[in-house]
Amino acid sequence: MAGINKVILVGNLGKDPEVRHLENNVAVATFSLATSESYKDKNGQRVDKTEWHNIVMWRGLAEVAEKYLKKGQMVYIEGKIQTRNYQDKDGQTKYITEIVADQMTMLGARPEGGSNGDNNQGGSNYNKAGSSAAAPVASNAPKFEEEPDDLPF
Amino acid sequence: MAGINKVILVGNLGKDPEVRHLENNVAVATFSLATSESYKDKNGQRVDKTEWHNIVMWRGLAEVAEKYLKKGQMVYIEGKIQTRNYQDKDGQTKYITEIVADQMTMLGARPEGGSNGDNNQGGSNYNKAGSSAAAPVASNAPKFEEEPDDLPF
Amino acid sequence: MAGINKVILVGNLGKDPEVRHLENNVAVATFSLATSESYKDKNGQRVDKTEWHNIVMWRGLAEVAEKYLKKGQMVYIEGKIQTRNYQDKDGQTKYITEIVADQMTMLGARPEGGSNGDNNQGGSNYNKAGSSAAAPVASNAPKFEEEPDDLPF
Amino acid sequence: MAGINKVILVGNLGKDPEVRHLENNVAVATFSLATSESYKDKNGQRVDKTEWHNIVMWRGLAEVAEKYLKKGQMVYIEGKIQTRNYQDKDGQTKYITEIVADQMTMLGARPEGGSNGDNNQGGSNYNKAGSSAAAPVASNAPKFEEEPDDLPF
DNA sequence: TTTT
DNA sequence: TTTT
Repeated sequence: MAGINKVILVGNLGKDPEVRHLENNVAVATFSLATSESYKDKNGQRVDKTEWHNIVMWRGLAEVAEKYLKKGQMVYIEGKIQTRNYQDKDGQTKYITEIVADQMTMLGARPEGGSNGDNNQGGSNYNKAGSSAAAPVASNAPKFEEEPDDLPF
Repeated sequence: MAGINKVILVGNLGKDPEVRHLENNVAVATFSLATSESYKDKNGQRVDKTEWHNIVMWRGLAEVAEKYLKKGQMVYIEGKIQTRNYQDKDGQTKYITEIVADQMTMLGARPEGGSNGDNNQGGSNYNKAGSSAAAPVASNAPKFEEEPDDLPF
Repeated sequence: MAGINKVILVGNLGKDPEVRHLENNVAVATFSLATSESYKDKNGQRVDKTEWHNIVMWRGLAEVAEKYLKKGQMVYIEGKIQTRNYQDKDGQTKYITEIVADQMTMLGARPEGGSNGDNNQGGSNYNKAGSSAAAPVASNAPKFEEEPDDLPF
Repeated sequence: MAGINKVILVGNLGKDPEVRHLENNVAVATFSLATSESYKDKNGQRVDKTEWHNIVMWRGLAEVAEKYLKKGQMVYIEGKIQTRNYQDKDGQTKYITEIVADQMTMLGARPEGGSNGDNNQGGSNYNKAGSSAAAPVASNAPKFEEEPDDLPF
């Protein structure tokens, strides 16, 4: 019964997150994340290969994504792999594998300007965002510090 | 260009691995791995949820899988997520997400008997396997020890 | 400001955990964990090497450790590296590096007999423990399930 | 005997790496890496906490460090925890815990200017470095691509 | 669809 | 000793 299902990704958002708010007020953010890898093939040619991941964030993490994540942003993501199936419009069963994130940290410079078609007057606003969002964010985290000052060991 | 795509799983094999040897003598092993999770739902009911992962191993790691891995065995696996597409028999494009393993460690007791329909007289043989397979195995690893005896720092 | 500090260990407890309860009713568990590695040296000799880690658990996780973890038990642990310093009895500054765990999963068979010198009258008790402790345990986790039934994407 | 000892860090170099070349021509690089964490304490005050890690790299990875890593650079590092002891000048046994890296990826912008006291005429040179160093680098990796073109499954 |  |  014991099991571990853990994914660690560092990559860039392909687009701004899509965020929905369910009836019960729960937020869900989805976006795709590119992890690029560069290696030499058998002929010594450098090859770039990009893998795209479907990321899903819930609740607080989704709200952080909505506020701070933009197309191009580099992030560290931790989560688990999950495969769902659904019926497509032709009644065919389709499978989709997603990474349900439970931790996210913004890395590196934020992308300039934000997404295409975005009026984004919020540039200055955006800077405020960036400065506070550098801390890791966990999905359900009552993040007070755990350790008392005096260690008894 | 920078990217990290890392998966860490601890789970049990759903079946014995299927191993194929390509023309160029390269071995490929595939199997599915269950990672089980147990949590309490909103009503306080304990729920068990199992996620199945498609594992792919290449070359040396595939050969180790062929020799030592059996249905039920608990393993630690490290690798990366990869999504391929192919045309199914109706010409439909299908996507499949797999974990391409690059490290594997056998954990815990070996399953008894091996797979169903297996004549498996090799019980004693199996013990030899188990005892040596406890070390981690990497896919292309020239595993000599790296560190000289005298550390200059 | 961005940073990731993550440790993943699978190993066996060297002893039963030591658990203390601070004045403020906070529990702290400490124990050492062995992670063993087996490799071939330059002469092709198999060498076993064991690394010992100082594990620290707080609050709920410490209480789980107190109840369920025993010398010899195999566990998966996730946490972060932390180095503290303190003055030893001679006034010398000493440094100690510890793994502050935030997730733990019991793996494999529970050890027989329990701790040293223990004749283990608690065997039956112990089985109850083992059966429920197979789920992962997180340090501050309000572990209700996050996902609503209808996925809007 | 089975064990996993894995560390994943994302942080910034506190100084340029120190690199030594042993008699047998093996390179060793050492540096300290800061992983910073930002959280709210019980009073709601934002607190920044930095953990310093002693990183050790061997052989090819050390040579990459020597060429490309500079004070301030953000890197992803994967490796294992190792504790050594040695006698200090007073004959006291001291323990030091280090992270022996086996993978490294440079993340984000390279720091400007390079190391302290360095007037860094090598700026353009540096750019060449940065552009090729974005790929992940493993310690003993014969990095040819593993997968043949036709997948038999 | 990202990034360097 | 780093970074934002």
